[in-house]
Amino acid sequence: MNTHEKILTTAAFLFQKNGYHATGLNEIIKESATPKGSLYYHFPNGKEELVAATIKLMGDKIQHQIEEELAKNSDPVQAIKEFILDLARNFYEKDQENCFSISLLALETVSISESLRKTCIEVYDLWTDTYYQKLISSGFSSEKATELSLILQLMIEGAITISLIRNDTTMLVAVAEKIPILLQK
Amino acid sequence: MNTHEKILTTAAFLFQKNGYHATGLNEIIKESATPKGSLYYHFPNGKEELVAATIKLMGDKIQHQIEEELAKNSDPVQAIKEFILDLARNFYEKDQENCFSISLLALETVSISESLRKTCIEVYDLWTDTYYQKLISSGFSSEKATELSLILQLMIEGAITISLIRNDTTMLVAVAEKIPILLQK
DNA sequence: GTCTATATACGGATAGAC
DNA sequence: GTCTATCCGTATATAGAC
Repeated sequence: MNTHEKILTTAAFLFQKNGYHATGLNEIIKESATPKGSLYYHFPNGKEELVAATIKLMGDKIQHQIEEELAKNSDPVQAIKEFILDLARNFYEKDQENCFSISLLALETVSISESLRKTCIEVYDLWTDTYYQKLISSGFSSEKATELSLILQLMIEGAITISLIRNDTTMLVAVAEKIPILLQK
Repeated sequence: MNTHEKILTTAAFLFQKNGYHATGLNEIIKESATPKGSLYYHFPNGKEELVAATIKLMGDKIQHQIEEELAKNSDPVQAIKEFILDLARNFYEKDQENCFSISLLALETVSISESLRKTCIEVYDLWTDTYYQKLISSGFSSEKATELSLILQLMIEGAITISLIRNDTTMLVAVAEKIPILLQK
């Protein structure tokens, strides 16, 4: 792994876990064992450029994981339910591979800069579209799929948030159980 | 309004809007026009004691507002739907009276201290119980009411979060429309 | 209880050698 | 491209007069 990647993955992990303001550049360089000069060489515009890059990185990575999980089951109800139960199963392994939420970062960006907020919205749209495609390919109407993919996005994000705060996966499981009722045609 | 209250309400507004780490004590004392000495007189343990007090204050205030809104309609489906549509209507008036979410603060507290995280959980339990009481008093079984009040809590919190990030109330309205389907007995 | 001045540490950012 | 030393602002917190 080169310096650029090392900085990016370390930053992604820390930003996602502790948030933008709570994560210092000093912490990132220490954790990734790269000197400060390198950070500013690779990200000349400093912290804001770095966080934008990490948001995009996490967005893409998570989107691929969602896609992969949903492909495991042809029935969308079962696929999405299993996906959420899988989130619950992996919930307590908090490492660089298990980041499924940008809620904290996204809420912080609202009062940091318009440009960062837009970056987060693009990520959410990407995820929502992944649910949408699954619903469409399973015979849902375009209208229904649009509405339901937004609701799915909301419930999954919300359940992860509550689970993080409570440090307890009850809400994730409860949401998974609600999927069949929500996804009535 | 006395000094104690002035500090508390100003802090509540800023913490809720920008988060814990992004809000400096200097900003709070400037905005509330109180000297720093007074802040440390009233909150000897500094920032963490202050934020704990604001979380409790907001929790109670919002709980009373939820109670009030839900009491306006005897039918729980209609009451909760109207409550959410009301949130959407007031969404763009962001002042000290319109704070309906502690998501940002709660997510931050996860990596600040156990004690603050517990304080946030107590607030969420308070709100969830308010939905629970409404459902019980409308004839829902205890089991059903427990399950549904958690889902309601999740969806309302989630919808506010997404609305904040998108600066758009579409999700609040979409969730309001979903309430009848969710609250089937 | 109120207020100001100050201590101390850490934040992001930069300069310049290699 | 890599690394260290350093600048400067702001953060929380405190001391002590009134």
